[in-house]
Amino acid sequence: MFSQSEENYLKAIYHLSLISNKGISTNSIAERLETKASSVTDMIKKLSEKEVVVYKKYKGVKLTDLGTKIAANIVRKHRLWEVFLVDKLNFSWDEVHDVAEQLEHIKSEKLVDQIDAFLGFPTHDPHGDPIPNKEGDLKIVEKSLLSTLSKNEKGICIGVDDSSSEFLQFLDKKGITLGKQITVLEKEEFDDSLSIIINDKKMSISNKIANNLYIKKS
Amino acid sequence: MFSQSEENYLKAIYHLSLISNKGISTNSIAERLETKASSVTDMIKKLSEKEVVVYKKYKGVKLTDLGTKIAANIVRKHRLWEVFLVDKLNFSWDEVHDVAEQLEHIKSEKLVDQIDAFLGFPTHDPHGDPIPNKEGDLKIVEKSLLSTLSKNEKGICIGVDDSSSEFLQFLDKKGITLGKQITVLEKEEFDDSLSIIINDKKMSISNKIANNLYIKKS
DNA sequence: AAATATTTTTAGGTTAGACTAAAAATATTA
DNA sequence: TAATATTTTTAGTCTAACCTAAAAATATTT
Ligand SMILES: [Mn+2]
Ligand SMILES: [Mn+2]
Ligand SMILES: [Mn+2]
Ligand SMILES: [Mn+2]
Repeated sequence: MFSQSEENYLKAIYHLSLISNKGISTNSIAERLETKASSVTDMIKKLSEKEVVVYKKYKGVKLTDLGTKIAANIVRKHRLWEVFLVDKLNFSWDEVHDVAEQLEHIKSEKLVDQIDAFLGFPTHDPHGDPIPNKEGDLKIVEKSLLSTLSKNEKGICIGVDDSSSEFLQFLDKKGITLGKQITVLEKEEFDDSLSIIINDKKMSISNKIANNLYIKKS
Repeated sequence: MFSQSEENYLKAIYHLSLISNKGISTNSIAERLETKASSVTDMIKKLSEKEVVVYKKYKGVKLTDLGTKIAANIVRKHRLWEVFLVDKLNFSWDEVHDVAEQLEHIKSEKLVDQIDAFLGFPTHDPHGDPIPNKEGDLKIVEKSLLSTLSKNEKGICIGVDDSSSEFLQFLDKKGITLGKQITVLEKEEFDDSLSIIINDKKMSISNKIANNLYIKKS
């Protein structure tokens, strides 16, 4: 059995591994968990003892198959709970993350299975992130940052990179939600801002926004 | 903010206070939480610092108004989650307690309010225990142990004292569930066992069972 | 009221998980 | 390559929440 803290470390390493697939550095874990590198080293040793990570001093850390499965299961729970909160309890997508951070640690396999069924076996969470299946696998969907689209390309908004409540609320205000079609009308050389059409309305989008919005090209 | 452990102590004291209304003894808390008396003394001092209990050395402990409110809120969450598990996720009444022990510590006022509404503002949990309202009040319902009924008295089964899964499963097997009518046909002097009618069927009930089943006389 | 038993507190330890500061290893730059 | 910078580890503390053993207070018997 893993403590809440151990689970958070596993999850952090899991997320960092999706980008780099090299050994995950002590510092990057520390930064993600808002803790100190020395604390990370301590914990890594413990996780290594428990055979959920492989650790070589100064060389970073990697999840074992077991570690990956455990981490994916926590992410699965996190995302299922987020769907539950939005679909069943009228939370908005910018309110769910902190509660899901707590709920993801509840230990009950039956609970997860039943929530999954109750929600109709959702494949994605409210932020467009895929929900791992019981075995821990998740299918990667082809997605591009809005900022990478060229003039006259279009696609469907399918996810966010930054899912802070500030960003999500900003998107709400602009009428940008998942599933909406976006067409790029113009790309400004000067500041990399975009002129787009969404909801049959033309609007200007800064590069910072376009760098945090995922599009499925169509 | 209170830690999980602090919350468990408050809840234990709250439950013990419903019976005795005198100072709650160190030993009784230790027994309920399956910990040692010395640990209880430590924690009591901390809770006293935080002004949720009043503590006089050797004289036991009492919840303050604040402490009572906090404890009642944890009980409220516990019981709401139990209703959720049974009503929405097809758990049976003997499976919910351990999961609710975890869920009761999730911190989100909105979550509790929404679950409450989602469940239709239930007044009782699956074991017949009343759910405190937002202010922490709960209405006490007149109830009698089955063992206190005399020959030819009858009533509705409205709760259990022991809610261990063994006992609950035993009741299931016997067809005894909340809401059922029970009529006492005979009371044996010898072993205090009862002959009762439930579901139009006559059956014999041991004193141990009759001592753990609450009836609303009718 | 003494003697005895029980309960409660105190004193002193342990462990998990954090921290700071300093040492050691690795990476970068000159 | 040598000097410098950065990253990582080690060493030593701290706190929350537990523990055991012994001392102190209270309760119960004789
Ligand atoms: Mn989230
Ligand atoms: Mn999410
Ligand atoms: Mn319960
Ligand atoms: Mn209950």
